Amino acid sequence: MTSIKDLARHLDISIGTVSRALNNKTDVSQETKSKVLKAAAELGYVPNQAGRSLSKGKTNVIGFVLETDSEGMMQGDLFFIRVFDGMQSVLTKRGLNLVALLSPSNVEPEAYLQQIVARRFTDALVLSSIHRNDARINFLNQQGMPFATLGRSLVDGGQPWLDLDFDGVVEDAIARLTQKGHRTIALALPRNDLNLRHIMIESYRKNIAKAGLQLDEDLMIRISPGDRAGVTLVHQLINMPQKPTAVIYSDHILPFGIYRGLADLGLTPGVDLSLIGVGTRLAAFLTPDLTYYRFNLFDLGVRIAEALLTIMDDPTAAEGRPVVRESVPFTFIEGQSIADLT
Amino acid sequence: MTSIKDLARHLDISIGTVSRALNNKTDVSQETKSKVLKAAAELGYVPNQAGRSLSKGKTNVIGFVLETDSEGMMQGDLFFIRVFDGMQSVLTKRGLNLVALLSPSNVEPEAYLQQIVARRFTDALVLSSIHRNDARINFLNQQGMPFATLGRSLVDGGQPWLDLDFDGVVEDAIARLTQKGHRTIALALPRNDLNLRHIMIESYRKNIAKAGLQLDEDLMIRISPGDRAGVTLVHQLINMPQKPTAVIYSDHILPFGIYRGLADLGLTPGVDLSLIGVGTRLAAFLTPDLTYYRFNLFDLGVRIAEALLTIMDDPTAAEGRPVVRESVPFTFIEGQSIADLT
DNA sequence: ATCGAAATCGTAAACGTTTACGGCAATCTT
DNA sequence: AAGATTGCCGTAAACGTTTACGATTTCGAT
Repeated sequence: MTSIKDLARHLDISIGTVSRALNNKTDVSQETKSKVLKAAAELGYVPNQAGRSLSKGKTNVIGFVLETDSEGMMQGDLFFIRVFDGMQSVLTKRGLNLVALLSPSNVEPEAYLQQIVARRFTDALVLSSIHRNDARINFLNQQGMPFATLGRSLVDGGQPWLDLDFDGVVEDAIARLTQKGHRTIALALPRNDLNLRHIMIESYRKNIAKAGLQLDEDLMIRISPGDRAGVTLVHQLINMPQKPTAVIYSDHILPFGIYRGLADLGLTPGVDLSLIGVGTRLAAFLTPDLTYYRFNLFDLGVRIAEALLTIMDDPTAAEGRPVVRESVPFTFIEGQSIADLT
Repeated sequence: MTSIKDLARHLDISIGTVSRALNNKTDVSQETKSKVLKAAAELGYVPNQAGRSLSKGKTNVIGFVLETDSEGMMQGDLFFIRVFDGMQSVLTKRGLNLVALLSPSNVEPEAYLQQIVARRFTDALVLSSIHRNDARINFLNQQGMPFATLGRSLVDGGQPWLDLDFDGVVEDAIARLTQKGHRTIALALPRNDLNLRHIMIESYRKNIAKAGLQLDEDLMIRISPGDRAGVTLVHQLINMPQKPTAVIYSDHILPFGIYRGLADLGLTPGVDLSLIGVGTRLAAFLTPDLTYYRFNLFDLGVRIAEALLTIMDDPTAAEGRPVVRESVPFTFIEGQSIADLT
């Protein structure tokens, strides 16, 4: 590998000048600048990260922290790539490297995060799978590691966050369902303890009341673990005293299980049970067509990266600083999975 | 952050001794070792990666290089997490950090790889999405970067590789199909230029001949891009002069499209068209049950990591050194997607 | 008591980069 | 023309760690 020292010797100028030339600093003539750039290209010089990190105290690496749940994170799988790509598209322009980090399944996520922070492996982090009381937020704050979160939490770390508008999903879903005559609407809740679950519960309570319906706590069902969650859910719903006519969910895999569960009983989605929830492109494969909400995940990545950059550029951490905190909107995809009961 | 210097001052011993104590070297008494360890724990000392990298010339980081195809890599999505987890489970035991790297969609994968290698961001790499003539292999070899590949290539870099046994999948599938009386068997090929496609073609040719069937090149169909690949494929198959009774594939999403395409035409999988190929747990949601092959991806990650470690531990790159090069076996999952025509 | 070996530790250089500081020459000011 | 300014560059310290080398002490053996 050719180092800056080799470059300096080759050009017979000092190391300092080479460094300034490469970084396009002032205090170096235009002529030497171009000479240095030319030589650097010829010798295939690329700055060594470790050296630069040590000197600047910055690593130029941003970490995207993923969590695996006990299910092996099938849920997050399809989200990850798109968001990552979006983030990277803005970070590379700034010379920042994005890496995905995944806590080993045999290690506590908090312990893993501590390692990363302590060795100063990254300049900043983006956290996903945010919990209602996420201990990581305060931890990162007190460690002085800039970060943003995909999802909001009850604990406020002053960090920028972006959230998928699940609140709006539930609201819109209940509105659509009640308009089509549904009166007994179930809510399928994620099994893990993400804040998402509480957001859905609150939105459900609010909008059920708003629709003038009677709130039945039993209609909020936490889906069971495992691949057969959807199938199990169908059996649960079918056997309830007052059978729900519709179910709202946030898990994009769940409808596959529900379709399967219904098929096993000779029932038809959109007729015997209505479904609406969050979906990905996978939804296009269901018959009859699934009615669902979808999010622009690439855009989500772009925006969270931009939000992260603003707080990194302004390390003063001004108290009153406006910080990005938004729910990104969904788009509604019309299908045939909702029965019209009117 | 507390550095090794702080530790040394706090204990009133030299920096060098502290370092040797922390790294459990000889030449330091058991007594000071424990004193240092204790103080390190108290002060929350964690070695700085940049400093260590600079000194040792090693980063302790292993990169898992993912490729996105034009489809946004839905194909690889579900594979990624499991393999990553498997790799990490063995690498963390060695104090190595695993990160996932994804070339930006607006940057050439080769250029991205060059950056990573040139700045010595990682100690070693694992490449996925291997092409038939993968230029990255020779590049990494000449750069002296240790690596392993998930998938084999025509170009031999002497690196360890692990491959899903697609050859065996096609062989087994043809055997099962012909045993059930199928005579016109289509092969759905991946659209991208992965070596996988050629492996499937070769296995198909060989085993069609072995079964005493007439080879019809038209039966090897490259699936179209986009989400509706399966649907399109059904239409292609239906409209062929001699309609295939079965189709073999390697894309775990494809059967969803095929089921959908058949449903749209009022046809039934396993009756009007038989399917068999590679599947993931998603397959469990299809009705009627899909007949498929599945791989243990966590185990794949474990084994590729172990293979990588062996060549990293033995940097002499002995010519005759035995190197891991295996196809990992599949397990067969019986379903109802194959019609018995006998 | 002397010698050699072993155990233990400190010193300092090295890894590759950035940057504050000072020096020098050329140019500008009056 | 003297002084002030500017442009350009070299020097050297600093970042945090590892490690070769040498120095000192201890200990057992003769």
